[in-house]
Amino acid sequence: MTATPTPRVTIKDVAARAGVSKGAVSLAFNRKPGLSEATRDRIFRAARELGWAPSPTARTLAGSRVDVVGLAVCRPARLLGLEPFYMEFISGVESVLVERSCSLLLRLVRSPEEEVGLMESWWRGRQIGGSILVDFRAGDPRPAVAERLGLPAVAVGHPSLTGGLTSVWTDDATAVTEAVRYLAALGHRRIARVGGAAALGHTSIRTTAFDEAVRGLEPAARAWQVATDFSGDAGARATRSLLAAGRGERPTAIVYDNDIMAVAGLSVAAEMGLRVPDDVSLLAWDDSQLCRLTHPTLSAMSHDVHGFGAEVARTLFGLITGGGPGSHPVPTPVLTPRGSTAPP
Amino acid sequence: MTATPTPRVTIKDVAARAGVSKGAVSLAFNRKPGLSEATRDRIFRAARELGWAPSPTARTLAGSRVDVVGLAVCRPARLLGLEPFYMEFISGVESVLVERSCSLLLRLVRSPEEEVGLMESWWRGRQIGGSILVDFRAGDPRPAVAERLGLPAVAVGHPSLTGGLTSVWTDDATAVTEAVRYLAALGHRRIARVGGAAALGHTSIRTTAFDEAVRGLEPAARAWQVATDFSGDAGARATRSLLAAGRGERPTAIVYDNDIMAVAGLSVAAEMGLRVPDDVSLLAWDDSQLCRLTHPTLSAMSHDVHGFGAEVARTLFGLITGGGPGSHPVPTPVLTPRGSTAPP
DNA sequence: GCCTCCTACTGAACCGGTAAAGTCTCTATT
DNA sequence: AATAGAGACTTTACCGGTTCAGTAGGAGGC
Repeated sequence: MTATPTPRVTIKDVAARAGVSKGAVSLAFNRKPGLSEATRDRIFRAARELGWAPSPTARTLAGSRVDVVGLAVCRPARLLGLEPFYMEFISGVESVLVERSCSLLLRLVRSPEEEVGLMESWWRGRQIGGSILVDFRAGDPRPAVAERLGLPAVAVGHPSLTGGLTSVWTDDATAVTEAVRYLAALGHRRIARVGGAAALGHTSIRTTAFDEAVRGLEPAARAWQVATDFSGDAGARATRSLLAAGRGERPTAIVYDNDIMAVAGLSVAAEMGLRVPDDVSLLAWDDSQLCRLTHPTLSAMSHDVHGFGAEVARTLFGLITGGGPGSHPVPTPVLTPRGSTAPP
Repeated sequence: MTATPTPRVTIKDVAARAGVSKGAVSLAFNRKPGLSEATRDRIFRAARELGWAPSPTARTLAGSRVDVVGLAVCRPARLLGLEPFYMEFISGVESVLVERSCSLLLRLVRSPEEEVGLMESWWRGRQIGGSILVDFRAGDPRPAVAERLGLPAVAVGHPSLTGGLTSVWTDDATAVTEAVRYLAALGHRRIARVGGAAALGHTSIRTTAFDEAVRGLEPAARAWQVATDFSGDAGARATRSLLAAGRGERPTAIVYDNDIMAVAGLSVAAEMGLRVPDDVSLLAWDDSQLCRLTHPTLSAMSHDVHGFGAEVARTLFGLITGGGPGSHPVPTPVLTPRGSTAPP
């Protein structure tokens, strides 16, 4: 991209107008001591009159802060568009960034390797001051890379997955347990779960928790679990195969790992002539607006995704400004019963 | 954000290792003439061995390109999360940016004024090399601002809305007409439309086109149009009030301005005991995966949103690299009939 | 009245590149 | 043999800030 001949106003112009040196202007704008109130005022007035603001680029180069945080997301584009989660997460992150006049550098990547490379080049090129890492897998390479680079990074995921990185996480295990208990309390004994991508760490946490929760029930409950790719199509396929069995054989309740798959499940049930919730109960996850737009409405494990994103951003700032590492749980998803769940 | 003591490798190190001057390295990496093949090779080898890549920040400051494209989106966060459109659009944009190793700077803003301010500060601070502008309104201030700043900008919207900016657009009027013709051909004579935000330019284009399309039909067709905020809730409310009238009075077909509202409409119909498509036909817009996940599946005006985003990015690059302004229509949305439309 | 210490500010170096002008060497021309 | 010109680099001056070592001037101490 080529430059355009826009007449730029720089720190030098401001300094000249205020009758001081560049250095003084810099001191003023960084709220550092060593200037009299009068001079400070004069500088700010001059800046205001000229409509000047320090150039982030020059600031970065000069070795101070970098007002950008990175976020790479590694999921197929088509799925992302549908996952209400991400946009809402991003908007939560943004809400905090804006207060600090920071920006979000977003990139969709196709593989974890690409993401690692991107982080490295972003960081080494001083493009970002810190990064948000999502979708952890077992043996994820990113904690080691962040460590090696000294890149301030906040991991979204359970501490057991994020290898010592500062993390922000929801207690998926407890949430899954709660979901199962709720269905069990309604009287369900054959409970299935349509999970997300098997490779993702939080999926396996949920899988394990589901297994245990169901095993702990009396009278002996039976569990089915299916892994998908989070897409509606996969959710539909999984539901279809779960419900294909005969009346006394198939599950009477299904828990989904996101909203889209639950919506798909709802439509599969209808297509198979099964009534929800009379013949089968469905329970969604995340609880975007979508859950209230179906008929029947979808019961869901709800989540303040926006707040989640905000907390992640706040944690990242804490880290960047010298805070120590830590583990930040955010509230466990909470059950919101609606029309898609009932006794079997 | 504070700097960290990472040992950085700079152009100087590469120059030293290759036994040349900084200038030579710069020439090599910018593919400029004036270097022998041998030297060029030596430089690239040295760079590779040191794992060096030019710092975008320094490049920007030195006055050449800016490898970042800005996108500000002005819609409530909660809605954005649900609009499959944006994430898919963004992923399309990204797909082109990546090829040019460009990044996307994303910001959610709360008002058009904030967006204008942001563009100005991004551009003046050399944070972006160009910008993508979406959601045009009547009398939108952005074309004038882009013009004044000399900011390369691509507008997403019909040329009549985008005040002389280079624009990429779909022919909404034709698509609306086609939608109406299709429904009319099925035999519908009472056709309603649940539109998007009235303030947006493309909404009024669709509104006008709808009016005309319906007026042109014989025997005299009747039209209802409602404006919403694109949210599912609003779509549900609109549908409810449209369908509240008696059997012979209410519309027999409803066209929606996005997917979410159509899904909401579907559930309202069910809740009111109306069968789709027997009692009422529904037609969605944009056609995300969502339309295939409902029961019945939703007929829709389909759109290659990903490709749309890609075309926008390509157009922006054209503009930045000196291309003249222009108007780039992308294919008109095309009707995809599914299970939600039938003769009345 | 001299020395010291502060305060308020200046000047210059530097961040990591780009770009334009300058230098040196070698070949081709007359 | 002298000269011009091209090719291959190097030198140097920025870009727009930050930072740090100075320094001028005034207050305070003795």
